[in-house]
Amino acid sequence: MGVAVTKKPKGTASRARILDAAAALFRDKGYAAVSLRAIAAAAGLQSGSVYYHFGSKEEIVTEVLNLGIERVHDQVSTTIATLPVDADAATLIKTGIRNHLKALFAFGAYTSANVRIYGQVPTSARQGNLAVRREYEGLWDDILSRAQARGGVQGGIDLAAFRLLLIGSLNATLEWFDPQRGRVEDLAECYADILLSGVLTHGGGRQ
Amino acid sequence: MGVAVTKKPKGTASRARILDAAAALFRDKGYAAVSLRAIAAAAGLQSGSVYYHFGSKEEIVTEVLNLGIERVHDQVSTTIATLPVDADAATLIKTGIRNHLKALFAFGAYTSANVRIYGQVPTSARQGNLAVRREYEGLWDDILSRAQARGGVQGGIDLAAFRLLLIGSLNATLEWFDPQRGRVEDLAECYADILLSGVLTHGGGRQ
DNA sequence: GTCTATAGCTCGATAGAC
DNA sequence: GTCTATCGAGCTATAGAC
Repeated sequence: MGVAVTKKPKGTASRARILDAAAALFRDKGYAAVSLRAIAAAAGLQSGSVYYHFGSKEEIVTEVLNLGIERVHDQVSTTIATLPVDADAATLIKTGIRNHLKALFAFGAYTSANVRIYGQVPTSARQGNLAVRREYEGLWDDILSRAQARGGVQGGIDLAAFRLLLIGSLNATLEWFDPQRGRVEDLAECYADILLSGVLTHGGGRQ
Repeated sequence: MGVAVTKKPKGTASRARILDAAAALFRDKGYAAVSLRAIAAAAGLQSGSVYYHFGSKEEIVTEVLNLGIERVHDQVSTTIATLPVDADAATLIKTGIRNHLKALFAFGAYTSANVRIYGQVPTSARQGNLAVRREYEGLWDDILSRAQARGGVQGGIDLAAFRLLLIGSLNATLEWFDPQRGRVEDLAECYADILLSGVLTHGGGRQ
């Protein structure tokens, strides 16, 4: 679970353990309920030692928030890039859904922490996360407008609203889906089917 | 905004103000970050006075959580009950979506607080909210199985998964939709269209 | 029903030894 | 790079006056 490993020489082992511990605790208890002493203990350190690696609790949470989105962004953009240039709308969107969900559960502590605590961290930490958020939204806007340009998405669909519906419903799976009890691929298939084709029988559709 | 008013003689004006203040603060900052002093101040009281009305901070948050769900449950079940007994699948689901969203934003402080802080309140408060949560899930299961029994919902759809997708995507609108800048009815129409019929053009559907 | 005052605790952050 | 020790602040909850 050493999720926070990067190539930057900056990253000592303790630093990564602090981030991993903080992400898991923030996910479980929220931002304010987690003390620096608790983070330090979970990382195997005394509280004073944490300040060698980070300037403040706020600095830790900012990095946790950013890693949570960057992991998902990388996974989705990488897999979309491997698709043939003429991939159809369903393939594009399905690939995005499957890999968003895969990354969500593969880096669960960071991604869950992001979804759960973003609204309650100090303003500066929220602002420090805005850029990567917008970048990820932009990635999805590209995917969806490519799908619509292929002619596979109905012209009347509001793509921004669909993106919000889609990402909102995918992120909400963090609250109930247990990857130990079901395959993420199956979840992705089920969600993609509903989002792409709806739930109505084919006669009773659009009114 | 006196949302917490009930008919119970128990409800003094101060008690309702405490609940309203607590709901708004919990929504904005999370559970642990909100002090009893802050709740008291927002309700126009000193912190000691709060303990005349509630035994603890935990007791306050439990009531906020329950009110958040009960308001939505009441709105949805009442409006579903006014439909003709032979209402079709699209009407049933659309009515549920519209009224869930309406209640979400009409009682915004309580419903947002519930969605945001449920995962981080003390265990006993979470357990005190479980019964009303399950009841609301049951209401939706009834709506969806009625719709499927009418023949309007595809047989292959996993109704439990659809309910989680649907409620997850609706609740996520609390994070971005501003009822001052758009009509909730329009949002409901847009979401219902996508969830009922999907986004693909009619040729490129199910594979 | 609301007030003031405070006990007992935990918090984020710092200082300085090793 | 990690430790111990601690400062000052803020927290929940209680006690007792009015």
